[in-house]
Amino acid sequence: MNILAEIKRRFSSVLSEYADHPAPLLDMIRPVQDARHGDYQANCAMPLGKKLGRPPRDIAAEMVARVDLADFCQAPEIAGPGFINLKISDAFLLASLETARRDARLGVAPTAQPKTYVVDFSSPNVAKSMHVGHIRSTVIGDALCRLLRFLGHRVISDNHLGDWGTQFGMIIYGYKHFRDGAAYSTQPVKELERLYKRVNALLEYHAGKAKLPQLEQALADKQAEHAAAQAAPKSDDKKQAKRDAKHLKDLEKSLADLRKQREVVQQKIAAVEKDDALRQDALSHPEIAQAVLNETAKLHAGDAENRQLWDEFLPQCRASIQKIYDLLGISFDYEYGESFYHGRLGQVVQDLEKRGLARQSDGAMCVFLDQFETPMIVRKRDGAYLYATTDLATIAYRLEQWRPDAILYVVDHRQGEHFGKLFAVAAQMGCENVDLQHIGFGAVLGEDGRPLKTRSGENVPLDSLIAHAIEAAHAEVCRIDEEAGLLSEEQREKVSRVVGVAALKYADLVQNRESDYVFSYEKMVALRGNTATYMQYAYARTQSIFARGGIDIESLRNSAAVISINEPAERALAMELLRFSEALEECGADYRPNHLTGYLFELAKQFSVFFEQCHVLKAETEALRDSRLLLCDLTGRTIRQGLELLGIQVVEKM
RNA sequence: GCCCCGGUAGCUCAGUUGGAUAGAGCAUGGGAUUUCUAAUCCCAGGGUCGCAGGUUCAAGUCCUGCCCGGGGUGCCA
Repeated sequence: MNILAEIKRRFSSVLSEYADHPAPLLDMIRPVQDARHGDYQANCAMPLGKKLGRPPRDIAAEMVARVDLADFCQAPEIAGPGFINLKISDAFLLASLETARRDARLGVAPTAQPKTYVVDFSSPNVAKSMHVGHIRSTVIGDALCRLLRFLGHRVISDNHLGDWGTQFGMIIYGYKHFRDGAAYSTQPVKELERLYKRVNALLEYHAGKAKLPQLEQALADKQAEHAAAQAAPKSDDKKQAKRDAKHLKDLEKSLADLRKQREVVQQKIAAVEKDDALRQDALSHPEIAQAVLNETAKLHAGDAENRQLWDEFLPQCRASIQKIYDLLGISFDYEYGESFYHGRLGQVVQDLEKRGLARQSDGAMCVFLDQFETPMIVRKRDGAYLYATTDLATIAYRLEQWRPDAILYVVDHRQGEHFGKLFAVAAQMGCENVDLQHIGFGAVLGEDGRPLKTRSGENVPLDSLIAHAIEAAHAEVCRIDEEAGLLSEEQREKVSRVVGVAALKYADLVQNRESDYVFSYEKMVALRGNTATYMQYAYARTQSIFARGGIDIESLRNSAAVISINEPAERALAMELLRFSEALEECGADYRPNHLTGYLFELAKQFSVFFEQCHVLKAETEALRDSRLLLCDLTGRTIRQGLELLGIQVVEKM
């Protein structure tokens, strides 16, 4: 049961006698921030006091007299300017624990208003290997699906694969010109990856060659501008002087920027030039950029040979991505990639035109929107469609196919403007009944505060990130188990895999998704503090008690044994256990899994205190021992369930 | 230029949409172990919540201005 919801329910009839719209007042009932004030607090007397011109404490007293809470709260206390402090009675606590203990859902009722959600997440380009840029969408999206499903909603997960763009033109071109037949027949995916990289290197080489003179020129211009600004006499006007100083600083920044750009371009050029084979390829394929576009265009136009190659490559590329999903334990209900919508794009543009929403501008088909300075382009000058077009077609299909109440896009927050435009256009096309939500998230940064890269400046591949995490976990598991000697080598490896992947996922989920976060191997290696490991450890300790005591916990759970509360640590643990459903609801309300990580950390901490202070197996009486065993059982199940909703597993021993 | 996001302890970050004395982890210092798993627990120090105004019973939270950082900004996704 959700205690908070119940308290609100009790208050609602009383509050409606004080205000026409009690909803905002009800929202002022919440868990206390400081345990000294009880368990829950109602803060509505203060604003009412102001509104009614009466002392808030009087109003609080009046409300307390009228609200019926006797069956589950101790006598409410009025404190400070008019806070109403509530403390849940032990009798009620115990009754709730009894319900939860026998319930597979731990007392969490499914929502009374189930909705249908489509969750769009992960969405990698299949031609490239997945890298650190995909981890947040994948991990957060998966957790949201699990959470919403558990809350009782219908959830459809859809991996909107990038399986149709230029990257396939690149592979096709590479296959036609550079393939190693033997390598392809034995290790096709590896060979395709090599071809992609080779073509990419050549593209970057030529682009760099073309861009370098412009860069040099821009750099020279900027330098001149900077010199002039520096030489200019200081203005007497204070404001002007300040503006000049800022201008100078901006110039320095863009100079540094340009230098960095030049360095990157030079590196790409050097990479090709220092490799004889690559240099030869670069010389004999001067028009590769156009050629790749042509291959892409041919594929899109239905060219038989390219289409056949695509049919051949796609499953292999997809299979290599699957390895990552398998490691992470992630799956999807549907995978309608970009290619799926290819045939529908023309219709989308026609529709927009027919409705008078889109018009030609500089040769491109554009939708202009009042709220945005730049238009949404749905067809390029050269006739090609863009991802905005695909996204519109995708919305139309999803509405038709699943009639969702909401579509969640778990995508990097830098694409906020794109989604702003997309949703605005969708609304104009008559999609008012669906709640379109961009679930944005921040960047993964390295310890230098810049986006995480390898030493050579590449995106960090996801498989190496996972391997690192598991390796780090393995080192830690071995170090700790050296003394304890609980685990066989096989078990150590299993534990390392579970703990390593959990550490990686948790590091992402514990963060408020909207902010950037600094990724640190060191922190992950530590596996201490607010980490998944801490929760997994707490879980293992619950199971270890059962094993040590030779307890058949399932039969105890269904026996007549009862839970009792004697020590403060028991009460704190019990109270925390009953807040599970509140935490889940918070996650569902703003699509932020970090509410749940925070809850689980609190729960695990309370359990650790309980574990220290309340010996289970050596309890004074059998009844007390059974009661504590049941508390351990509920704690273990809640941790396991909570972690599962985050896509994280537990182990029985670690 | 315009738009969006951020600035909270030495570091990494929470802060339940305006509530009581601003929290956690790490790091630092001290303490607890014949252990139901010490991957643990307890205690301590550490803050101009970027700056300045405003709104009100109450502001880290809302409004205005400014400073600093990041991101986006018509034919990539």
